[in-house]
This record gives sequence, C-alpha cells and structure tokens, in this order.
Amino acid sequence: MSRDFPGEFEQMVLLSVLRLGEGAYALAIIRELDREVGRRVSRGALYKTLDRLEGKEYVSWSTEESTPDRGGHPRRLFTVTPVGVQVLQAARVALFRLWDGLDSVLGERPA
Amino acid sequence: MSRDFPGEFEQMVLLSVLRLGEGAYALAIIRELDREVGRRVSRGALYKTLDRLEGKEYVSWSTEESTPDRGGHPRRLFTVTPVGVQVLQAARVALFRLWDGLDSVLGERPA
DNA sequence: ACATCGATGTCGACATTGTAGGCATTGAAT
DNA sequence: ATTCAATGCCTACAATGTCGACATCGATGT
Repeated sequence: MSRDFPGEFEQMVLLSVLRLGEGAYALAIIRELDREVGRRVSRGALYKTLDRLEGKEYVSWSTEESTPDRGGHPRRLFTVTPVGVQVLQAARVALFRLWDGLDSVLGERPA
Repeated sequence: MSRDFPGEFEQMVLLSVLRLGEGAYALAIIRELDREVGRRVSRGALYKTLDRLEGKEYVSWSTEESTPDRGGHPRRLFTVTPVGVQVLQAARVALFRLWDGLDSVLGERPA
C-alpha cells in the first residue's frame, strides 16, 4: 500500500537524521536543515513528519537518558531504521537515473 | 508563497520532460517513468501534476501540429521553462549537500 | 453507415504529505 | 513566585499525489 517513494521533505528529514547520528533530536534536525539547505520549518511541521516516518517504520527513537540540564521535556533521539536506509538508497538511485544525461541542462554534478 | 522545493513526483516529471526533449507528451512521460525508475502512474495522476507544474510556470506546452495519424486528441507537448530548470538545479544541489558524507551508509554514488 | 477500438486528453474526488501556530511541561534564573 | 528558554504535542489547513470514469477523435472492420 505504502508508496515506496518518500515525500521530498521526508527524504530530507531522514537524511538529516542520518547526518546527525547520535544527536538527532527535533531541534537539531531543524538546525541541520536550515544550515545545510536553507530550509526553514516549524517544530510542528517536523514532528508531524517524524511521526509519519515512524508510522512507516523508517525511523525509531528513544528518549534521552541523561537528565536535561536545560529544562523542558526529555529529548527524543531518532535513528533511521534499515528500511529507512533502503528507501533512501532507492530514492537516490532513481534520481541518479533521471539526472543521467542531463548535465548539459542542469550543469555539472555539484561537489 | 510557493515552496521552492518541488514535490518528489513533480521533480521526476520535470526530469522526464527534460529527458524526452521534443516528444514530451503525457503518455511518453508515463512510459519514461516506468522504464527508468519503475514508477507506474495513471494518466490522471500525471495530468494533474503537469497542470500544477504549469500553474507554477515550471512547464509550458503547445499542441502538436502534425495531423494525428492515429486518432485521439492532439498531443500536448511539454517543455520545462527556465524557472523549472532552476528549481531542479536547486533541488539537486540540496540533495547532494545532504548526501555528502553519507556514502558509508548509503553506499557509493550510483553510476 | 455503424459499431468498436486505441490513443489522447479532462474532470472530480479522495489519500497522503507539508506546514504552521498555539498549548503544555519542565528546569533554571531572577 | 514569576519568568524564560528548551522541549514536545495537537489541531487544523494547504499542497501534492493518485486514481477511475468519462469525452473525443481517427482508423478499422462489417
């Protein structure tokens, strides 16, 4: 039933979680997306997406154990599941296929 | 107002139109997507997306002039506008940024 | 002439994803 | 106590993804 292509934002969120490794909690993801690709999203937007990704079992999470020195709810630390990684790989392969041969239009591959 | 990141399917459609060059009409796009990335969509789905892309001025089109030897409505031939190309470039750059450093997880870059 | 068929394109409805803004909770600083 | 910052959660709405049924037009058979 589930589409095997993640939405474009879902994809970016998954990638951000991978990039962040241990410290992948919501606010860090938001900063990562802003820093890397200039994407600004609200917390609500991100949590919604994370919840959906969890529903599809592309991510899982656990609450941070260490007592929060700096107030608020305990952080939820996310990780990408093996299925999530597979989906990302597939998406990347698909895009490479479509990009192939279009360098003259799109410019050389970015670094 | 408009998000500057196209949806994931929109992106694939834009790329297919570029790939097809002259002959980019709906049915050809459908075949292209199936052939290249195994994506199967109905005509309705595709037309809807093409219309939305037109609304954002990422594509434009004209009807095929040559008399259709093989019945039906005249084909609509699509092309990606300069703005559409820009958006594709931006999307590609963003993904490369996020992929960067993840080869050990995602595997080497596809050919 | 007429029915049928295949290649097109169009429309309306619904499902999924993207997005924001406001509310709740907790610890620290004042 | 009160305020403040860091966190997570919920509701609502906008944009995108998706299909199936319908309309149109030439060719082909009959």
